[in-house]
Parts: sequence; C-alpha cells; structure tokens
Amino acid sequence: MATHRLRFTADFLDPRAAATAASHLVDGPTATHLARTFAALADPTRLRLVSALSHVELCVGDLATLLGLTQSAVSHQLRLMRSLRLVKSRRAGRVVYYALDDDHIHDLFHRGLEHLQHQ
Amino acid sequence: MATHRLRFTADFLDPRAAATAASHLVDGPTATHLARTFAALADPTRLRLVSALSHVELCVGDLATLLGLTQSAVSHQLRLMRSLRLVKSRRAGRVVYYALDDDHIHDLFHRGLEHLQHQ
DNA sequence: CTAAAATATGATTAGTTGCTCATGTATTCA
DNA sequence: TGAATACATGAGCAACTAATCATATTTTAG
Repeated sequence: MATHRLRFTADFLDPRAAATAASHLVDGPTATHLARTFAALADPTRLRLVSALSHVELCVGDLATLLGLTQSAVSHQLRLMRSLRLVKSRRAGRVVYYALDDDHIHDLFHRGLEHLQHQ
Repeated sequence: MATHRLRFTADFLDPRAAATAASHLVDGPTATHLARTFAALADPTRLRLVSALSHVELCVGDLATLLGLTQSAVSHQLRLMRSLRLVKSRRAGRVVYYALDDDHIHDLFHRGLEHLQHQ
C-alpha cells in the first residue's frame, strides 16, 4: 500500500492531507497491473462470457450462439481472457470447452453486480 | 440474473449446458452498465486517485503534485470520475476538494488488490 | 477593478480496442 | 485420403481513450 518516500518540500496546499494520501497511494506498476485486471471485466461481451461460464463449461460455438456473436469474435475474446487467466480451456476431440479459471473472477464480477443494484 | 427466454431450436452442441448458461447470462444493458463500472477502475491514474482519496480528501493541485501529473490531466479524470459517482467535490474558496463518493468503490478497489496478491 | 491563483474545459492526437473478413489449423468421419 | 466441422488467427478498420496544449471560468487579494 505504502509508496516510496516523498519529499514534502514541494508546495502542497495541505501537506498533512498530502502525507496521509501518500501513505495510501499505490505505486505506478501496481496500479497498472490492477488496472489490467479491471480492464478484463470492463467489456460487456467479456462480462456476459463470465456470467455464462459461471456455473457450467461451454464450447466456443455454443457461447457464440448464446451471445449472438460470431465464432471469431468469441474466439478472440476467449484468447484474451485466457492470457489473463480468466478462463481455461479443455479440448475434447474437435470441440474446445471453456470454463472460469478462478473463483476470484466470479467473485469480483458478483461484487460489481451487487454494487450496481445498491444504487 | 436470468435473461429473456431462449429458443433452443438453435443447434447447440450441448443444449443442457447452454440452458444452464442462459439462466445465468446477464442481459446486454446490464452487462454494458457493469462494464462501465469496471472501466472506471481500469486505468492506473484513476486507481491511484482512488487510493490517494481512500482516507482523506484532497484538492486538485495537491493530487496533481502527488501523482506527478499536470493539473489538467487530473481535472479531466476527476470530471469523468464525478460523472460516474466515484468522487464528489466540495468547494472552499478557490480550492475544490475531492473525496470518494461511496465506500463501495473503495471496497471494489480493495477486492481487486487482494485478487492480485492472491496469485 | 485588476492581477493572480486554482480549477475547468474544448480541441487535438497518439495509442488502444473490439469487431469483421478471410484464411489457417486441427480433428473426425465416410 | 478428402470433405466437413470446430476453432484459431492475422490484417484492417471504426470507435474510444487519456494525455497535452491553449484558453476560459471562478474566486481572492490588493
């Protein structure tokens, strides 16, 4: 949580508040990493894929039919989601089944939904 | 959570799995709305602003100094964050103080951090 | 009233993104 | 082996985004 030490010689209007803020400020690399995690959930298609896969695994074609998208669009998104460890794949013959890789993702997704309903 | 009724005459490879997925699939508008929430946290600068404001309010200039950004860049982000109800502002003379508008946002932010550390 | 300080905002731009289209790869079946 | 099925992928494009630069607005001090 704490960042590198700061010189408060810079003229802050409120040095005390700035010091408090600084002690909680996340550093750049951490912020970038965390931003990538949220960015993974910052797209309607990916959110719908997460919700579809939240209780059952599905193959690419069925996901495409379900969401009303082309197979290509879904496959591109799944590749991205796999690189981000959101989903994992399992091959069965010529069919590839996708499932959530991690409960945490579904948890974040659910927290987000709760946040929506609570306002 | 449940979406509109689906015709399963479409040839799903696995109709049972598809029906299960459909019952959990979020609809388009909800997904779009939720995506906007996550998108608000999908930027390193906004995440750092949230962390800075997590325990204290700060004025625009001090936020800019703290993050090492221009006043303009910070002001633009704060305007966006205000429109998304992430932060609220309070004017005191010619200084405008910003604070988190909602505990839920800090909660989501924290959940995300936990997710990072847990892998 | 005027200058200065603090913040807000419009225009522009480089970078990113999500989809489509065409094509490539892998696997099964006749 | 060859056709068909399921999925993956590269190129290209339109839409979006976050920063910069210049300028406008608001408020205080003199």
